[in-house]
Amino acid sequence: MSDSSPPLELNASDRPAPKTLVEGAYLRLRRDIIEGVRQPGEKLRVEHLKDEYQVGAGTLREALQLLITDALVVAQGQRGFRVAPISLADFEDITRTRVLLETEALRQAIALGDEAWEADVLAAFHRLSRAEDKLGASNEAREEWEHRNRVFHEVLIAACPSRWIRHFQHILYQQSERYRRISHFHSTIPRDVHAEHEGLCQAAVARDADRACAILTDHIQRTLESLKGMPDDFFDTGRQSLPKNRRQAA
Amino acid sequence: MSDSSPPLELNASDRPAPKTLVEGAYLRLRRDIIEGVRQPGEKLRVEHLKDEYQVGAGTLREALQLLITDALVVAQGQRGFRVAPISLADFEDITRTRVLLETEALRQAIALGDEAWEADVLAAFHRLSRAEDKLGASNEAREEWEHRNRVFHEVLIAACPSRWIRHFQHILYQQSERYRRISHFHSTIPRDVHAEHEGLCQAAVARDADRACAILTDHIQRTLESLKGMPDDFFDTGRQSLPKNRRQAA
DNA sequence: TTATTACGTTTTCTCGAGAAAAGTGATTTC
DNA sequence: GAAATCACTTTTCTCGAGAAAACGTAATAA
Repeated sequence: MSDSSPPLELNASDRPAPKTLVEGAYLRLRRDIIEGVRQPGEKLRVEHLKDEYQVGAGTLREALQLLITDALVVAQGQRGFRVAPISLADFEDITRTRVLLETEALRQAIALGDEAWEADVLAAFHRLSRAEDKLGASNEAREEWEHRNRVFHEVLIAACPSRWIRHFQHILYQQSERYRRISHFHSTIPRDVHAEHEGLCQAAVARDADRACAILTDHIQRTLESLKGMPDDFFDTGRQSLPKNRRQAA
Repeated sequence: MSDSSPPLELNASDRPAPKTLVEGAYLRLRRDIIEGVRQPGEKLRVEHLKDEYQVGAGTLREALQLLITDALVVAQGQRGFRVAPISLADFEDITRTRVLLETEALRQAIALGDEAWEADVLAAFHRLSRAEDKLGASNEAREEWEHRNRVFHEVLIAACPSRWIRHFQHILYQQSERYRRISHFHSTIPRDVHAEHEGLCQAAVARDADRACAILTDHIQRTLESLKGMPDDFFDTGRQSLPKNRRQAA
């Protein structure tokens, strides 16, 4: 539970204007990592980054510590920080765990959500659909779609009363998004994501938990499938700034 | 996930000697929070704590940021840090989520664990049993028991291949431990925990997943039950350092 | 009395410089 | 030629002081 507050990290819809420089650097850095600007495994040198993000060294260090919360950055003893590496095995793990948590959350949301929740789901789906139309053109359009996609998935399980499940879901979604974005440059435009979202939306408001969960599971796993078609050396991107190429087992 | 390394935060058995002052302060502070030395909701003033833990202000701030990872500390905009508050609702949530994750992990561990895993489980159970004998006497004995209890639960699911489930389990276990320790001053010595552990251990090595999960679920939920018997104002401890006593609704 | 405003104090946040460690490359030795 | 040693450079880590914000108190006005 990153920051605090009862609503638990739902700063999705609007930017609440970072109250502190640390938070500002944290948000920008997180965005860059998720978008792939900072590549997996890349070394994060404080001296360089403090200039780029226009903050002091100490401030940037604190932002990096915060990013460990999201498992987007790893710290190693006295050897500085790195962008968390990626691997197919890790993404399989993320996918599985996400299905486990998100279907459970969806079940509870369907069981407990009130009419306001139904309305929110429909509204989020509508906004997402609109963003799909404008997709493909500018880069900002894609940003907007990504944002609304996240909101849609968050709203779906917003009626789930478990703060912890929602917290973990948030972390895993971020991870998924990173994989999806990084792979996006290689793959073609998504399959019929719209239909999946639509079915999910309908099943949810119809209170058909089994069907909704089935669709959701399929939806999440499809992303994994499309990533399996990546070139073999796709996950080696992070190797770029590793300690030279220490000869690997002569 | 928290620190780094493939084995994913399994620094349970031995202290790997903190490589950095930040890590040292982090570990000590975490211990104090889990043990209840720092009460829930308590204000964490950097100026005071830096003397107590003998580190600089910046260093302590970084340690606090790290503790947000474990959801043991919350930060509020420009109003400093606090020990994460507790509530019965939160503990119910923790318990539920823990059951969900830990049973799944246990199932996978039972399905995939090899003979070395079986041996580890038996060994951990044995060590835990020994610690139970010496329990009640010194405070250190209880510390040792707590430690071995954690190791036992971690080893049980160590054969689960999902790093993410284990990571989340680790966070939730810490939370549970905090609740359990805080409530320990009020409640009597545990019920027949030994029998529960024993059944769990036997079912696990016998590869009886259903029985093991049933016992585990029961085991986790019992702690919740015993906490429900706490005095009503038990969860108000955190109120101590809140913004004076702002008159609450005339 | 109650609400508002202004001031002073405390706390938090931020920054740059110094100490410690790791990494790098050249030299020496077997 | 390969391994080990040593000095040098880069990077990380740590600290204390200054700037900014929040908090608490007291005085003023309705």
